[in-house]
Amino acid sequence: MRKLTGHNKSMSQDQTKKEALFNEVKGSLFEYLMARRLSQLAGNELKFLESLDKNYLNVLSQQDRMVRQFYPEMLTFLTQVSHDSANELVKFLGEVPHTPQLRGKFGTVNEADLMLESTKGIIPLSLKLNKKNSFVNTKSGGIKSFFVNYFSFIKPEIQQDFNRMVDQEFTRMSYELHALNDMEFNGDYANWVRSGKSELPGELSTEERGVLKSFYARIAVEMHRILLEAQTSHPTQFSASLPALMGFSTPEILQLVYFHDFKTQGHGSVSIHSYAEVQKWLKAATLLPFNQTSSVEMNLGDWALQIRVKPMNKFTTTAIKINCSVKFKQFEVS
DNA sequence: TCCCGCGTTCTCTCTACTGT
DNA sequence: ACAGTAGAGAGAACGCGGGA
Repeated sequence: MRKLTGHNKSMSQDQTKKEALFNEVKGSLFEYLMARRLSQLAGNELKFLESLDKNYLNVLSQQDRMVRQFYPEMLTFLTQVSHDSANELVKFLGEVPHTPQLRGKFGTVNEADLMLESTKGIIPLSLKLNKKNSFVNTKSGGIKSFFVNYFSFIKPEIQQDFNRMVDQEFTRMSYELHALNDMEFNGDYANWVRSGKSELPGELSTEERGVLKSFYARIAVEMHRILLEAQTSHPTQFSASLPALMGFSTPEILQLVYFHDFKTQGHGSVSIHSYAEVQKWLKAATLLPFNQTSSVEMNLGDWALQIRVKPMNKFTTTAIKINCSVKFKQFEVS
């Protein structure tokens, strides 16, 4: 770990706090600015603004004030991002969509951030703001319902067995961690916490970290086995389950990703993907051999899908999440 | 009713690898 | 030897539902 002087340390903590705060508002401001820009292009901005929920406007104006005061550059950045994104979207659709509707925090639980109307019907639009070259986070589900939720053809008993295995392995990992510290594991982490040990994975020693990682790997290898078996026995249903993991829960959805690149200070690039692009590779989906990590990877032509086991903040609970992310291998040249 | 555990979403940081 | 990057890991925030 990098050594920091007292002064630098407090600076970096402040910076981290600031970043965390603004990350929170970044997404919702992007959604709003994008919808507003689209309504401008369609010539119905006033109607759009009137359609906004009072609660939403309250939250938004608070966020706006905060950003203007503490991080004014972000507003110009996000305005640029939404203008570029809107232009690319219009180019992609070949028309200006009408009546953008925000479905943010107060809308339905769906991956679509915006609902648009076009001559081809209603288009749900999912917006992402991502660092260039990184995987795009699509879904993250709880481990204890992952197969049931995303691969509904997999028998519930398989999920149940898997859950038992997760609990067992969690207990084993807990014994190992306690043994490493000459402590006794009594079914919970009360002793652990009382002795001042951290519950965050990032604060474990190298050896402890190793124990935790092999726990994740044991889960990942079992997931790999279940998925391979599912693909072999039910190839069609297996393929049909993949788009939802990749951010396409419905065939109509469009996924717009703005990739930013702070280093070169240049404009980012906009990628727009549809269900059809993913669909054409579904039959060719291949599970890569297990690689002794905490993730299972799949190849789908131009796409890579990564299914990763990760803790939910604290590792001292059996609650683990499964993180899905995708990458489109060819970047657009602009 | 209020807390806590679980699930969800999003984006950050760190590091090991790789090509020059 | 070193810089750039891909991928692994970290973690904040919040909704929801069930149990104390």
